[in-house]
Amino acid sequence: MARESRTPMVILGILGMLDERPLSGYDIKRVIDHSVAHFWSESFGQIYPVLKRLSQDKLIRARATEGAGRKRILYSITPQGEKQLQSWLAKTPEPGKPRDELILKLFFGSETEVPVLIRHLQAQRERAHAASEQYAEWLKKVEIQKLPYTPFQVMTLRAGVTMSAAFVEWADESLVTLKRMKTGRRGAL
Amino acid sequence: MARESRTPMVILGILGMLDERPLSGYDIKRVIDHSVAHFWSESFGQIYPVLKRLSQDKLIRARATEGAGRKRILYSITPQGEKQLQSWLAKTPEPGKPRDELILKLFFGSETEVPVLIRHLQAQRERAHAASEQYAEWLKKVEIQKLPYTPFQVMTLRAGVTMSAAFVEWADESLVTLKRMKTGRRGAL
DNA sequence: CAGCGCATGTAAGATGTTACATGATTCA
DNA sequence: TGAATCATGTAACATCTTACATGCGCTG
Repeated sequence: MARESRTPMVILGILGMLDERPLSGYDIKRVIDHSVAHFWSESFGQIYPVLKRLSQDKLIRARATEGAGRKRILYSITPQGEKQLQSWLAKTPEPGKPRDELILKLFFGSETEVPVLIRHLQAQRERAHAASEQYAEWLKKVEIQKLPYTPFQVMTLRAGVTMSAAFVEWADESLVTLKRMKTGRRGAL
Repeated sequence: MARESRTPMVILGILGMLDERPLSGYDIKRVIDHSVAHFWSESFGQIYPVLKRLSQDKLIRARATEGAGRKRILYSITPQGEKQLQSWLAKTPEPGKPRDELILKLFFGSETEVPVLIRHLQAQRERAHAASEQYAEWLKKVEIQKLPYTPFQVMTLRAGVTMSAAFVEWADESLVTLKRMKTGRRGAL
């Protein structure tokens, strides 16, 4: 029995927070990509089957849109679903095994040339920097009430800012070291 | 075709760096757990089959220990293996989809009670703090030459320090906010 | 001699990704 | 009318974890 899947819980969570209006599988994917993308992701190949299973288990309720317009299946959470979600939220989250490819490649750095490492690090630094700015922008929008975030969601935003800023800081420092090594004489430290 | 597995590369990487002395599967697992544990992990159920496959592909060479003592199979990297490793190292690492269960639960925070969130966050904060100290200790040992780290490995150590310190910082800040919410009146911000 | 760490593996099953298939609607 | 987006799904496949099975050697 592998680890318990968290995909159903993400779906329940999203449906739980927005229980006013039901969402389609496509919507759910969009919500994930737009709001939790930086620390979570799901694929359609995962979402649709899980949606079906959750529906069978009565944790969510499915309703096909009727009348004209696009045909979609809209899902909303049931009381049982809420209960399930809450019991999952109460469990202490396991700090899932991290797998950071960049750090790994850096760790094996002596098996390549320094410019390669610089390239990798630079690219990720840029990515993190962009992420950091994105978070900051969202935070600003929240402050002027343009985004309806809960205080908890604001915290996750702050986490994003803090962590990516830290990464950028470390990357810049490391890039200096790497460039010094590249230009020659002695890999200081 | 799912993502290319990095397990073989981790093995090649470890064998590549320590090419003086060959390692057993058990050794490799130990090395992973002791040196890259904080940003990578592998299980035996993964290591042994991959070892067999790599051996068939001539990327590593297997030799059974002879004579008395424990029977082990020792692996070392081949020139082809080195080449493979280097070509993998040269590829830009994809920033693999992050999946952070703690942040996710926090994001859905309005679906639980605040004390639950405090418990989760506190636990992870402690873990991160311990990790941070562990890194710092290793760094110190490296400085007084008690650990033979390459400058690249030192960088990964610094990454560990920076990132976990940042996490602790954010966690402490967030804990204050959460506790203020718990004790009542207005969830500031 | 019992128990622990060493040591190698297999089997089952869940998790997850990618690619494909299909079709409707909207907009330029 | 053609492209992009909406929308739902399936199939194939790889990945990875957990649990189990097995046995040796060392140490108290």
